Amino acid sequence: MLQVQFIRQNKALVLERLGIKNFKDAAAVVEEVLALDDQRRKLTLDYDETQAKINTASKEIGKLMASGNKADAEARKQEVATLKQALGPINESLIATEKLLHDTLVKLPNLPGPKVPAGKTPEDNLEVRGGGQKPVLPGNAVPHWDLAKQYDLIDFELGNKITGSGFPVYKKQGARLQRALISYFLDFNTAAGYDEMLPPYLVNEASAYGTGQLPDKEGQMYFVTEDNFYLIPTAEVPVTNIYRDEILKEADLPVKMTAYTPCFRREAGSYGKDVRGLNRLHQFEKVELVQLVKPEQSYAVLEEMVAHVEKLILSLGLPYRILLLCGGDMGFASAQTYDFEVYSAAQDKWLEVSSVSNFESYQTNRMKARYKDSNGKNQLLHSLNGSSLALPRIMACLLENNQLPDGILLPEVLHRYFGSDRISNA
RNA sequence: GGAGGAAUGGCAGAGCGGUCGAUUGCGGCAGUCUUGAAAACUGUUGACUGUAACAGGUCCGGGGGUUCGAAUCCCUCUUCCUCCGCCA
Repeated sequence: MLQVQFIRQNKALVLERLGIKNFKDAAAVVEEVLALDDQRRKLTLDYDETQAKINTASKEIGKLMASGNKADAEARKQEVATLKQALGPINESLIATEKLLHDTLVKLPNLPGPKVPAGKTPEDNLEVRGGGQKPVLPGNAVPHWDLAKQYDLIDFELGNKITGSGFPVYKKQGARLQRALISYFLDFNTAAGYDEMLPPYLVNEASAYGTGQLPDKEGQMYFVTEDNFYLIPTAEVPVTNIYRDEILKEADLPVKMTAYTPCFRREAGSYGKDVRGLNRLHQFEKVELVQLVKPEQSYAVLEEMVAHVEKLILSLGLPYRILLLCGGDMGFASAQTYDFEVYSAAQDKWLEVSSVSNFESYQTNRMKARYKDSNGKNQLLHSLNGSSLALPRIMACLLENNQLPDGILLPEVLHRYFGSDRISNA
């Protein structure tokens, strides 16, 4: 969430930036925040002064009792009793105000960074660059769900039986290809200095709150009612929360982590379009990157992460493009986001396979993830994350773009992980 | 799942209901010494809030209670440890 102090000191800027994000009611919410903050500070002062009087009196009572001056002690006790009566209501409205302020504050999305283009829909996103060659497929080329059947790689119906739609069963060469991709991605990331992590797949409420999934997007996550755990929608949640309530030394920075996890998403309301085959699933595999860095470095690191993911996609030989998301299409917590899309040749479609974002201090403010700077002051870190990569759509493209009459040729980097240079029925 | 024990500052570890935000050691930081380092010595060293700066307020796992006053007493939750049971 945003810092109240920042809003107080930069009201005009905040309103302007919220406009770029197409956040409605910006003025009203900001005014409410400022009014509540004002009230909070007044009540705090009142509370502190009363409490200070009580503390002083209590200490005096102790001394009076010690010196045997019972009468005076009793008088002071009466005084404290009166003060405490006044304190009760003050305390109650202070707590209520703080809660209201917090609840209002979390309604505000992160401010888009300076490079973010204005706009409302995906059409307003800015294509930054692209690469790779779109393949020329033969006339009888088929989409990946047919290839999956032809080579017995994925069984969607079987997943329906075991769980429900959107939970495919990968089989044989299909299962092996998933494992190969996971291993390759992790190795690629660790070679670039990321530490490999394997976090829990279920998180508590505080963690879901820390990265911004709560209170906004609870409908998107699976929830285990018996134990109040959420199934993670991305590794970002458990991995970033490793540093919740931590204060790091400057020497520990930057923190670079990578993790493979399955991701669980309810995808409520997205039936029908674009859900065929691997395009949209309730459970999918993903390798994620997370960095925690000093504020002044976060935008440089964002570009570095984009370049890293780009290198990975290039190594797979897939045609891709990089989009700088406009204000209206960005996530709630993000300050700047690049999306990666790869071209799925048989479907003739661009599929999103990675999203790399700088959250600045929006997440770390919620999580209280800080570092001690060279002046010995604690400062909020900046958090970033990005996929490298989401597997299903990568797999869809690999299958479709590389299909041959009698097999599917895999990119060279995967050969050693997959144990063969191609998928075939041989 | 059953029976006990514990939770204090980065770590270890003290703490009769009042002067304890907390003894001490280690670690960290700064300095003295040294060509440099180590050792030794000296000083310094929690977080949040608040102020122009002081002051003030809050925090000894979380929540609640008793009391003029709680790290210290009571209730409760959570987590950890030991033993038993079960188990990949």
